[in-house]
Amino acid sequence: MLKLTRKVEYALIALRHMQTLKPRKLTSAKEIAEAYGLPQQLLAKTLQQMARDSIIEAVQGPSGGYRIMSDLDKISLKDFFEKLEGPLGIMDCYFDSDCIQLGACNIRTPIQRINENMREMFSKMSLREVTQ
Amino acid sequence: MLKLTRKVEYALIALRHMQTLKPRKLTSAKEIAEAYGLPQQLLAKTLQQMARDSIIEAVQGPSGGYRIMSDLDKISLKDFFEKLEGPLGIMDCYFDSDCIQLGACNIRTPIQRINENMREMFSKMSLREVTQ
DNA sequence: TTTAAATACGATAATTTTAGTCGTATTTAT
DNA sequence: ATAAATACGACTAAAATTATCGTATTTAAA
Repeated sequence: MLKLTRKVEYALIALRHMQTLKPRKLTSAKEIAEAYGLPQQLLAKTLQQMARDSIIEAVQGPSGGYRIMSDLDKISLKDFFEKLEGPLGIMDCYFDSDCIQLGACNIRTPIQRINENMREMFSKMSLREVTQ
Repeated sequence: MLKLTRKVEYALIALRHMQTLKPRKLTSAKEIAEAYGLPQQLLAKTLQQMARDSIIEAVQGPSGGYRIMSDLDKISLKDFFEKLEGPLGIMDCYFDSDCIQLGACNIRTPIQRINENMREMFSKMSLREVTQ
C-alpha cells in the first residue's frame, strides 16, 4: 500500500492551514488540532520536528505558535518526506544492513532501481505543489 | 518510509527464482523457502495468491509446485502491487471513506495528486524489469 | 513578579498492522 | 494406500504506529 505515516499527514494539514493565514501570522498546535480534530500532542511533536528542520519557525511563550519559515517551493517532497520519516524506499534492504538474507537475496538490485525511480519522482515535486 | 510488505518481497524473490529455471519447470514453496531462508507457510500463501491472480500457475499433488504463467512484460508494477496489497497510494484517504476527518480535511486533493503520480510511475514499469 | 499559555521532549501505553504459525482439507503421482 | 504437494481459514506473536502522560522551559501580560 506504500503508505506514509500520520506524521506526514498532520504536517501537510498544518502547512496547508498556515498557508491560508496572513504571512508571518502565528498559529498554535491547539488551534490546528481543534480545527481539524487532530490529537494535539502528536501534532505538536510533528510541528516541533518541522521547526527543527527549519520548515517552520516556532515562537515560544503565550501568544506564541508556529509559522512557515522556508520557501515551500524550494523544498522537494523527497526532502520533506525524508526529514519526517527517514530514507524513502519501498523496502529497507537499501539502507539497513541487518537483513535476514545473508547473501542469498536476489532482489536487492531491482529494488534499488525502484527506489531510485521513486526518489527521482519525489525530487521533482515541491512541497508547495502539495500544500497550495 | 513508504514500504511494501514482506508479501511483495517474497513474491519478487520467488518470481526471480523461477526465472532462473528452465521454462515450465516447477518449483515448490519448500524449495524456495529453503533456498532463501524464508518462512515456508507465509511464502506459500503469497504463491497461492499469485496463482489466484494468474501470475503463476499451481500444480497440485506430489512433484507439483509453481511456475510462471503470465508474460511478466505485460504486468505493470502497479497491477502487481495492487494485486498483492490493494490500492496504491501514500495515504488511504483516497479509497477509505471512514476517515477521521469529517469535512475538515484540507489535503485530500493534493494527496490524490501525489497518488496519481505514483500510480503513473508504477504503471510504466513492468514486473519483468524488476525480476530480470 | 507571579501567572498562564505556549513550545519542547523523553517515556510509556494503547492500538493497529504485519508477520508468522497451526491445523486441516484437498489433490494426485507413485 | 501413501506421501508430498497445494489451499486456506483461524489464530498467535511481534513489530510498528499512534496516542498519551508528565514535566521542563519560555515568555507575554496582568
